[in-house]
Amino acid sequence: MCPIDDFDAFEAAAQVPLSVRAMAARPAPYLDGLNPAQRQAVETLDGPVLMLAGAGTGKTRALTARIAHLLVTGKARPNEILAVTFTNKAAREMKVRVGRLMGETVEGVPWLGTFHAICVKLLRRHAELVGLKSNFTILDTDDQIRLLKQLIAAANIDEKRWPARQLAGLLDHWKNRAWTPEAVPASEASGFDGRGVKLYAAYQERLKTLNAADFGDLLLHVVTIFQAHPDLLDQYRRWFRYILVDEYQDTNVAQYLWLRLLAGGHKNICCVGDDDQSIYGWRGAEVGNILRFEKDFPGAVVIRLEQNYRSTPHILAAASGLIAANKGRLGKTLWTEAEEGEKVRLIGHWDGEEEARWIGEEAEALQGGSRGMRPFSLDDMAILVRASHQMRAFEDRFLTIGLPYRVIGGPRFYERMEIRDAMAYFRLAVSPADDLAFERIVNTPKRGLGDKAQQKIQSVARAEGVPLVEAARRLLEAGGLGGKGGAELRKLIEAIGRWHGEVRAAGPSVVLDEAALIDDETVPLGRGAASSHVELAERILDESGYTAMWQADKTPEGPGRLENVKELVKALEEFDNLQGFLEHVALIMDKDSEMAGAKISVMTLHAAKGLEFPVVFLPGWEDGLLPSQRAMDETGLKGLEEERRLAYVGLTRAEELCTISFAANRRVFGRWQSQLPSRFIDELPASHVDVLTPPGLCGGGYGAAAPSHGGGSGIEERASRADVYKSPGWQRLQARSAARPVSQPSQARHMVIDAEAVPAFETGTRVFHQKFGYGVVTGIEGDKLDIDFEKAGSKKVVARFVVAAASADDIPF
DNA sequence: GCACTTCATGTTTTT
DNA sequence: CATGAAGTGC
Repeated sequence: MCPIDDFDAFEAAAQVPLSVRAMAARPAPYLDGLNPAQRQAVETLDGPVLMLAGAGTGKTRALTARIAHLLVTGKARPNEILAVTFTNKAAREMKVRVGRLMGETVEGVPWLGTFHAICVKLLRRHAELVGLKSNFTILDTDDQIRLLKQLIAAANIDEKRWPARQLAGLLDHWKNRAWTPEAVPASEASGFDGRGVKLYAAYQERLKTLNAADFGDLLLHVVTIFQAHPDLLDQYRRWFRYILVDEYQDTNVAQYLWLRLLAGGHKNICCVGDDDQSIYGWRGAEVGNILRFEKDFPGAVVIRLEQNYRSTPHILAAASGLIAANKGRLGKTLWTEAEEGEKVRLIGHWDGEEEARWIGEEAEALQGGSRGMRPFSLDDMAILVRASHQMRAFEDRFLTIGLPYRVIGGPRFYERMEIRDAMAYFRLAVSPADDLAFERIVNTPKRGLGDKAQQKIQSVARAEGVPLVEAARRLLEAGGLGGKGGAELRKLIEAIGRWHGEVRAAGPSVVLDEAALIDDETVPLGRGAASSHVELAERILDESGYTAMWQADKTPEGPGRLENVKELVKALEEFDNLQGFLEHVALIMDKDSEMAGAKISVMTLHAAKGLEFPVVFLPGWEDGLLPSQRAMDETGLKGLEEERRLAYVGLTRAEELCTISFAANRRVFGRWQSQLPSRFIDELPASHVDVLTPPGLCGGGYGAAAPSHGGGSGIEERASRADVYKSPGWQRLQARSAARPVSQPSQARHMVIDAEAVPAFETGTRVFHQKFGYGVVTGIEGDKLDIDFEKAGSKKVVARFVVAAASADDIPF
């Protein structure tokens, strides 16, 4: 494991000499090539600093250099620096870059992580102050919903009218504002039939008895602790002498309070952000935090990074023109010295499928260097969508033509049912008192334990105040459950006890010395039993019958699920014990299994923040989709502006080539719906946009109608939506809309990428496809097969994406 | 208790 | 459309 990941290790390094002479003696290499603004941001170490860093202006570089500078000048030891990011991705990136910058010259590493990761660390030490034990479990949304459902039912509330999901959203909203149940203002308490606050209190009580915390609690509890224990806060203020915050525009009230508490003494806080990239308002982020910074920290130095090192002037100008429509910005003027490059391209399509087809072909063409551009690797390309359901059209298309792609932040690995089931077994092995885990798997696989049996266990647990596993044991002892279910339950309970015994034998669980805040901490590792936990995990899944359950499964997903479980076990190898693994998974829900080979990336705009790609496709710029209807309905102008910032984030991800597209028709809820091009398209400065003619539409394209009266005046002319409508291309689309039925057989040609021998198939062969499941070959045409899938219907698929299948149940595990 | 049906419901975005 | 919840028959 990367040493930077190990918080405990650098706490142990607290005694490193204050100044690191080896580095201080050399000229500081990390300052080379910084522009004056960046340099100022690096060298202004003391006091509050606000770094307003536009997209692509090298803020991460400045931030990492600043850390280096703190260390080299001897202002701080590594472990006296607290660097907070918003996402795991950002934290990872920063760790890598700090590591690269500092090399091996410095022992120990800063506290670098997401708000949540750092809060867990703190909360584990002081859990008892909020009524938890230090080994509390972190609930994921699924557990949370199940718990809330129980509470709603217990309160005799109609779950149809007041769904648990809605309550979860409400609690999240409150926790983001750092409101404990008592602190929820009366004006807000009317939500959820007026019983929200009561349920909130009940929920918190329940969490305490379960020894669990949800995501919001991680922050909320720490803030509560700091507020109630000034002495403790004081220790941490002395401990974290320099604080750095990335993506400050995304902080919510709880995070803001947390920061203000910690920075309250020395005020050595440096916040980096860009109000134009604030896209998490729906999650409680307060742009106000960044706008208010100078008030909160009087005398703050404000530094603007405005030189852009990422995009071409056309892309930059298009983005700037778009974002200029937002009101109440702090305002920045990005500029660049880059070569002019291509204009932003705009293209309209008949429907979503055609859009996917076109982008697929374009991606293939760009690899060969089309339009006089340099050749791009698929790794250089990204498709950024507004909502994750848009990704499906691309997946389907790319699977069909065999274009390698990678979905980032899609349906996440750790959220899959089979993974969560397996994790529940592991959780039980680590702590048998984990009731939520127990509930999840008592009857998975089927053990003949239905509602009735489970209710019996529940009532024993409630009556005697013991965890479910213990309650089940007592119930069996009392002979309260007979038959097949009883026998199965006994087997399960015994197995859990056995597994737990092995976990304990393998290594002592985390021992926390509550008194030692800053002192060395023994790093608890089950080293002695290096790989035994992997073996144990395999055995747990075996003995529980969980593996067998999927092996016996006949659905097309069965083998894939087995595969996922296998991967989960493999991921275990990188950890020293089960506990460590569970902790990791609770906080880092994404799994980056980087397979070899170039792939085009598909992700949401939110997931793309902080990333950059030479080639970017921005599909689905349609009213209702990119300015999302829901965002506008819920928060009106505020929502629209956030959508515009989202569009801005998309544009500014592109380095060299950016292509916006929209479709006239799209399937929404399974129904075909005609779409209007996004109003944001109107707002793009026309002189930086190239309107392309869609494939199959000969003659004047959209551009033909776009006016181009000489634009010498300060005001840019716009590629107006009305003009687009008048264009022959659009009218042709309209005409086709009437003439053509919904779907059209694909006529698209594509290059054959793969010349290697493809296993031969004949018609009638039963095959398996990763995504479409099982099917039978009905036709062969070159390297493409017509396959009639059992679940997915008939499709044309490239042969190398398919394997011959004997039968569903002989996939080995 | 379980497997099978129908029915409604909803699609942002994430730690 | 696709998932989940409620209802039905064994």
